[in-house]
Parts: sequence; structure tokens; C-alpha cells
Amino acid sequence: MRNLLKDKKLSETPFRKEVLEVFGNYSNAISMSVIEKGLKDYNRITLYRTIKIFLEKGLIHEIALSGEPSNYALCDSTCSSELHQHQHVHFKCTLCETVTCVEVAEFPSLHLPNYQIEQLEIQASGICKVCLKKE
Amino acid sequence: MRNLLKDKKLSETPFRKEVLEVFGNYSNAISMSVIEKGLKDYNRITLYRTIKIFLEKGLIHEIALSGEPSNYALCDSTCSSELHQHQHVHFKCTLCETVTCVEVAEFPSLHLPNYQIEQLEIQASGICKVCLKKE
DNA sequence: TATTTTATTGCAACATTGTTGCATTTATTG
DNA sequence: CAATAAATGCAACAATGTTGCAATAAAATA
Repeated sequence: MRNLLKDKKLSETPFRKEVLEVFGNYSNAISMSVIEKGLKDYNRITLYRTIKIFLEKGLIHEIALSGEPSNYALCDSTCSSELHQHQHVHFKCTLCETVTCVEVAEFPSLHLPNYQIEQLEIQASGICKVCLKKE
Repeated sequence: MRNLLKDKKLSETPFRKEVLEVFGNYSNAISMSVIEKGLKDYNRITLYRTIKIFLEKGLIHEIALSGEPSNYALCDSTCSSELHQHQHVHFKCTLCETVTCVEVAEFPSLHLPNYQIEQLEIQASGICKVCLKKE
């Protein structure tokens, strides 16, 4: 497994490794409170700063949601602080409420007259594959 | 002009009308702090509750943004609390920083195998038409 | 339109989250 | 392993979200 921290020139500390482990335990994006529950013990401020620097370095990305706290997910290795290179859709399931980064073969393109588009982010909602199977 | 408040079965109060006026003064989406600056005088809690009920009734919609406070914009008349029927893209300009709801002729469609998509939200970023002209 | 009913507002108070400076501790570098 | 650089934890504070409740204003009704 790649060393995410060293790759991004961040010091390897036990706490940061533990936060990354929590991300690794989920295949979906997770909220701050889920991260907190996944940690043995944590300092609120340190966690806040850890998430902040992970975002800045492009280790994780934030998925902003209307009416509820943001979720976070690990980035591709090609992401940097400046540019996120995700070719995936953020999918929020209306049943189980989880947010997932779904890889998509052909990412939709969009043309807006008079606008110069540099980045596209797509958030879909509906029923995820796990919940579809359960029905 | 349509009476937005009565349409949504909300009492018409001077304050609510003033908040709607502020929205009317902008062609783009606005943040809480912009709303505050546009009001003569306001009570923090009342404003908070006003925005909340406007959202619930589908009078306005929230545009959640990563790393910064949400923006808000007036909805189409067809929107309700349950379902937002926007056929527009949320465009964030990297130069002037404004967020605009851009109507688009053909809204992109997306198919994700094993997922049932109910709603799509697209957030684009780049350079808006105003800033393109200035260059 | 006066009165009743219902909804909104503003205050006080508190909860949660975001943020900084600084001393201490820990990781990295040579 | 010492020197340097970075991360952590504490205290303290700022900003934002939220509630109960009394006062006030709007809507419904007679």
C-alpha cells in the first residue's frame, strides 16, 4: 500500500495514520462525526487541523451537501490541492443516506454558451446498489 | 409579480418581504453574509428561521459549496420542499467568485449501472460570462 | 371590522463548530 | 543522536446553529 502521508510530504504521526485508517475502513464518503466515532481517542482541534491539511494537500476531498454536514473521501493519487481530478460522481442514497464516489466510464460533458468550464462536479441522488438489492 | 409568500402559504411579514427583495436584487446566488448586508436591520435568529422556512417550503434552494458557506437562490415556482425541479447548472466563477444558476437547454443525463438515479445536480466552475468579457 | 386564533418575532440562553496563539511534545533531518 | 522543523493539546474565543418562551403581528372568523 502506498504511503499517502509521505507522498504528500506530511509528517507521519500516529494520529494521522489512524485517521487514514478510518477512511480505509469505509468504501463510501464519511462525515466528521463518523470519523470521530472511528477514532479511539481524539482531540477536537487536532482532528480539525488534520482534516484541513488533508484537504489542502489533496489527500481527501470534501463533498458539500445541502442541509447537512460535509462528507469526506480519499482522493485519487493524482489529486492536488489545486486541482481535483475525479472522474466520479458523488452519489447520495436517499434510503441508507450514504454518500459514495462512483466511478463512471464516460463522464458527462457540458457546454454553456459564454461560459468557460474548467471543472465539473456531479452529485446524484437516488437509490444505491446496496439498497436496490435489498428491495 | 407573483406573490411568492402566499403561494407557499407563508404569512406575509415585512421582514420576509425584505429578505425576498434582497434576493430580487441579485441575479446570482448569494451567501448568508450578503443577505445580511442587504438588510436594513435584522435579528440573527429571525433571519436564520426565515431562511430555514424558505428552504423547507421550496422558495429558495441551497447551493452547498466545499470550503465555504452555502449560497442561496430563489427557486422556480415548480419547486417544493420535497423536490427541486431545477434544470440549471450551478456555476461558480473562479475569478469573481459569484455563484450563478445557469439555465441549460439540454440537461446532461447520466446512467450508473446498478444505481437508480432520481436527481442530478451539476456544479461547474470556471470563468463566467461577465468575467470573460472583461478579459 | 372587531375579535379570536394562529403564526412570527426577539430575547436569553445554550450547543456546536471553526479558529488562533502558544507552550509542549513528537517527527524529521543531517 | 543532536538540531531543526512540525504536530499536538490547552485555553480561549468567534461564528453559527438551535430552543423555549413571552410579546407581538398577521390571518381567519364571525
